[in-house]
Amino acid sequence: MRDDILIGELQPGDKLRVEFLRARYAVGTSPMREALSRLAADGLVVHVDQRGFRVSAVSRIELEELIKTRCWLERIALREAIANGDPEWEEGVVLAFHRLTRASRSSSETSYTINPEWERLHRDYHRALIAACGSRWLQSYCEQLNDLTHRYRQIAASIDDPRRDEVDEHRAIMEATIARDDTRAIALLVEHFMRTNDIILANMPSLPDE
Amino acid sequence: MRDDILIGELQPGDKLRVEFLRARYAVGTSPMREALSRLAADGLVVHVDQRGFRVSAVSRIELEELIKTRCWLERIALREAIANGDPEWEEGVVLAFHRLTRASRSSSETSYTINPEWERLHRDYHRALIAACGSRWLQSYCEQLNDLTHRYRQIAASIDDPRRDEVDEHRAIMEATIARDDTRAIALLVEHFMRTNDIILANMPSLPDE
DNA sequence: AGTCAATAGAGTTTCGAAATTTTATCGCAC
DNA sequence: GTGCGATAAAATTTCGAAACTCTATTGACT
Repeated sequence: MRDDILIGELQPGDKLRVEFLRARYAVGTSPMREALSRLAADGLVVHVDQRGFRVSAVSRIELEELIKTRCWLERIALREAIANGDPEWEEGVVLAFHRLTRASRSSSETSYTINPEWERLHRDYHRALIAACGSRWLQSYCEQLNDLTHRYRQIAASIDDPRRDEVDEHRAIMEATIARDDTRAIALLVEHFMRTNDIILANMPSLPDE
Repeated sequence: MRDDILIGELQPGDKLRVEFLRARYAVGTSPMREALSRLAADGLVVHVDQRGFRVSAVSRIELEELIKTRCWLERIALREAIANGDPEWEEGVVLAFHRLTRASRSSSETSYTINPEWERLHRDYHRALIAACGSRWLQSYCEQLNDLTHRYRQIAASIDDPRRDEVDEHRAIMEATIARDDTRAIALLVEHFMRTNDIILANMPSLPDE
């Protein structure tokens, strides 16, 4: 269900009628309600008291706020990971990058189609980068922000083909990271986020301001 | 109920039997479950599948991780707030500080007793400081970390009297903040957190390592 | 005596219906 | 014709019981 919102099957602003979802996912009211509560905690849905759940709205303002926050937090996380990471962490980064290169961005050769496997590996890669940051909370925050921006990426991708060669970007980040060059790694990572932001905005001219 | 955990009425590690709580707060199973889910999302309780809810454990390692993360995030938040804050924000900070000085730390004159009013105002003060940071997420993260450390403060206070003159510390932070001296304000704020950390550790020698 | 399996008990989770609240429609007055 | 109020329908939330899972105790077997 989380995936259905991330993918965009359930669109921003949609009312989430419990009975409808109950049938769709074949569960009772209580588990459905709990799932919705969790998604609300993650910010993917909003819950107005006595007025049900809705998929969170999207806006240009919010996207920029998200990216900004993500840059702030990931900077710290990457810096700390580079400072404290042990060989095991290093191996995790290299491994996650390798796996990412083995998957193709698109499920289809001809047109762009979201490849869930790639998305999962991409997520794992970014998680591996900051795995040694020394703070579970910071990790979870970065992951949450990643999920929220992920939704924007998916929506933008469904409008226009966002294919770009991200492999080099990810390789450069990885190389600077395991070389313990924190200044360079952070600069590359932030640049990576900013470019993502620009591409999303370019592909979504219709995105409401707020 | 959140307060009961923060105050320490429900102690770390306690099993939270749904039926027991159902009676205590006079609600059904569904609302109770939802409340527990929310607290689990906030990190105050943990939920092991098919094994119910427990109040989150406390440890020295976790406290240090919390404080460390809090310093990282509040640094950014305060810096951004100082950079972007408008007069309205400034007034909010001054007002929150003033109200804090009007409340007494302890409910009792003779011995230290937690004063819920002071705790609330203290929370409001720290919230006001970073209200203009420009990121709702960063604000919510700071608030969450504050709640989690708040529990440690309460536990420590119940063991030993932690009375110290925090007014001056808060005043110094406020003055540097509204003077837009971000370097000084941040240094004072971080020092404030570190001192809190030291006092908690000093008052809780029995705190398990992990 | 120790270990393992089976059973009884406690506790968590789920289900579907009842109750409360919100929303939309219809009628009436101005 | 428009605005307001009441009624009816729809949706959310809550409740208590049933179903399922885990845990502790007891008994048998090695």
